[in-house]
Amino acid sequence: MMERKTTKSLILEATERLVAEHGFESVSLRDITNDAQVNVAAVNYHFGSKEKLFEAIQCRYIDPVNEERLRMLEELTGEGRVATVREILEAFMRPFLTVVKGSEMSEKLFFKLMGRCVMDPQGGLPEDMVPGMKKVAETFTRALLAAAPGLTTELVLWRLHFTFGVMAQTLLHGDLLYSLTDGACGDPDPEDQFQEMIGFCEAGFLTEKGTKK
Amino acid sequence: MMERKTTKSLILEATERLVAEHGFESVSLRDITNDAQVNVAAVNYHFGSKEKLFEAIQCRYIDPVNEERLRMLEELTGEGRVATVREILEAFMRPFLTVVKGSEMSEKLFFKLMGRCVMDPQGGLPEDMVPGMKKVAETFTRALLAAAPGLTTELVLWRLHFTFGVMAQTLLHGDLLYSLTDGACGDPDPEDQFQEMIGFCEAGFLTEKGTKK
DNA sequence: GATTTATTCAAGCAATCGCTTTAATCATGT
DNA sequence: ACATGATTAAAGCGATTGCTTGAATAAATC
Repeated sequence: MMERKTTKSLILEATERLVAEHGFESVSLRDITNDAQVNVAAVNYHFGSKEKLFEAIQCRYIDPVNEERLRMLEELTGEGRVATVREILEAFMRPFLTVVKGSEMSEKLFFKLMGRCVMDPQGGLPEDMVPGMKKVAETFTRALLAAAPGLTTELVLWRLHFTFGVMAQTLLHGDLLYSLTDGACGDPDPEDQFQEMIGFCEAGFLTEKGTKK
Repeated sequence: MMERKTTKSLILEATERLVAEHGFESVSLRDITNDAQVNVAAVNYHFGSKEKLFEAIQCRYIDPVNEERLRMLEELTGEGRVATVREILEAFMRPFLTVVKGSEMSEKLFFKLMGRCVMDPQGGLPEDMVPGMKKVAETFTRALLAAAPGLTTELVLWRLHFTFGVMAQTLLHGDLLYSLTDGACGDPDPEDQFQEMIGFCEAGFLTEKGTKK
């Protein structure tokens, strides 16, 4: 049969590729349509505007990631159960691995794209993504507070903030270390990376050094 | 006397302000010259090109930060001394606080500008900054390896990478938590922020959970 | 004061930006 | 075969991009 891909999906895939590599701000409509081998007008026909195309890109995978996060956390804390900090952090980060497996993108490209989405939200998050993000932030903050009762809300927020930085850095520049050290830092197997990341953040969460006074 | 500022410094300051707020990619020559109240041609006259102006912006404070980092580390590890992980992390991060004190910028603006420099290096780091950055990376990796002899080089590199993420996130979005929670996470006093950051990363560095096998 | 150098200015260059228009092409149902 | 709606294509719109030009001005040197 050899079904030809639709123009719409060609545009989406080209945009994902280019944004992952160069960031939202650096990609023009012509860059996209040249890469996708389609006419410039097709973008505005199928998506309305460049901005709406970018919003579609951001929602396409972030929404599933957030849903999977809440599903995993519910599994951990449902019916009054109390999860460990490590389990909660796992529920926060693993969805990136789960969702990429269900897509047809390479892991490296997918991680970079996700990194762009959380770091350069292209003029703030898309409006209809905000409630989902707030839900995730609130739910995970509450769960972490229960898992580490020695911490104040303030401290949990700060450390979740730091965890976010570790995650964004690894998503965006996870391949940097490998290329920068000519492979000296070992193979960047995503599963290993995530375990290291979670271990690092778990320790940061559980320390009491920071709680001065 | 009321000395009027030079055109060159007006351009530098306007660029710092705009880049800190919107990022390198989003700032145009006209944005800069309008904000600085100078003629468009002045940029090319004094800096040669937009790209060279951006390079000047990046070097202006990153170079002093790197020098202060090496100075602090030398003070800790000179003459065969062995520093603690916490001391080394402090030497890695505090220079941002030290350098901003010597400048006439506000801390918030300065931190955002530094965050932009380490996250969107505008087409790679300026060529003449690379040796300095490499020196810092190598020196700190060696010091950390000596401070935590239980860790492999690979693990130190990964965790330095994570630490970098925590730092970049805090520099760029340090004010986000405050505004996002309507002040619920406490005043973002820079000194407190840095202590929390260092405590988080120190714990991450010292944990042995990650060292599987 | 005259000459030279350094700096600022208004104007405009070609290239690219996001987007629209109008017409051609395709697919579908009758 | 024809009509209808969906999609694609070429051309061009006004605005903005980084940068240059040539003349006017300011500062420095003789």
